[in-house]
Amino acid sequence: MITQKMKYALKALLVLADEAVKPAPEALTIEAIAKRSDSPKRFLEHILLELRNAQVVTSTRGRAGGYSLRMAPADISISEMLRLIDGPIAPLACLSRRAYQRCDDCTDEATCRIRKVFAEVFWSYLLIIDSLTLADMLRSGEVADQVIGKM
Amino acid sequence: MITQKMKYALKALLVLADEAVKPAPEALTIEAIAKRSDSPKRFLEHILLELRNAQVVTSTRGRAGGYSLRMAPADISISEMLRLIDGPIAPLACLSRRAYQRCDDCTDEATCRIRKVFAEVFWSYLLIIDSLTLADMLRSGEVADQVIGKM
DNA sequence: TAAATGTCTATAGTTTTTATCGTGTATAAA
DNA sequence: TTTATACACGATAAAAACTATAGACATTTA
Repeated sequence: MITQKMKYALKALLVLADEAVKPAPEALTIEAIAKRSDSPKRFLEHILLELRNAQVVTSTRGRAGGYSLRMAPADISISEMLRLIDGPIAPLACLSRRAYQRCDDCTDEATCRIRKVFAEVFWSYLLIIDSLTLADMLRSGEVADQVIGKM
Repeated sequence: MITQKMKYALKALLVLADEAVKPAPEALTIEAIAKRSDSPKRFLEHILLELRNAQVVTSTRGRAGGYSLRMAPADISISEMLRLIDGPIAPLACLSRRAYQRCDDCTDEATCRIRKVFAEVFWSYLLIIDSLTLADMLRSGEVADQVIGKM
């Protein structure tokens, strides 16, 4: 399950992306983003700060300040946002490349049957999620419609 | 990330499965399973109880009592175990069939862009994980080896 | 300089995770 | 029938993660 924080982050990014495609895009204040995304303002503040530190959005201070996208939606990877906000996406720490951690009790990683089976799953999962960007969320998503229909 | 509890559950199931294929399988006590799987005994107790209530394992009380697999490894689905121990595996509650919950702030599920993109990912993910069973973990896992090699 | 706005650190309530403990119940052997 | 062994089940609790909120400060522009 993705966290509420991640939902707020994605909603905020969608608000910023929607603004970015307008003829005369303006920087949006935290307050405005909070309102449009229906997120708690003071919480969103922290989220936007993280996105800013990750170079995903830019901010300008003072009067008429606010936030706007820094990267093109097609360059904002969903999996990167997940890693940034929710932490590692690997099912096991010992399968994460960036947040690798050996299991305390692990005697032999190479033969661990739990690791093996989840490596298999994770590999396929990464292939999919690593290919998704904010741009895919902006499109109306015909594929997703079909998927939901099947479920 | 799967929880520590789920790791213990899988380890315990592997211990029970390894016992089940022996020429003269015996019921294993919680203590024995805890030792072989390197899990905290009193915690494992609750996990085994859940597995028992889910008809995955059987238990016999009293002297010479203990636990053993009730289902064949090929019939023990990894994703079902995940659902049992860790809860819903859908990335969003509104995408879970068994633990469906509408988002508090959701105005229109059909057009929610977050839901759509994760539905797409989840659909593919389910396809993979739903096909895996404990039997796949028992096999040495040549496919997984290749996967890990690529990572 | 005043008003608007972002920055940053601290704090705190709630929930989830990860256990542990005590006691009760069932079984089989002595 | 007693006793040893083992599972059953509910209560409790420490630690971590999640979800915020608050206050003080810095920056910009009118």
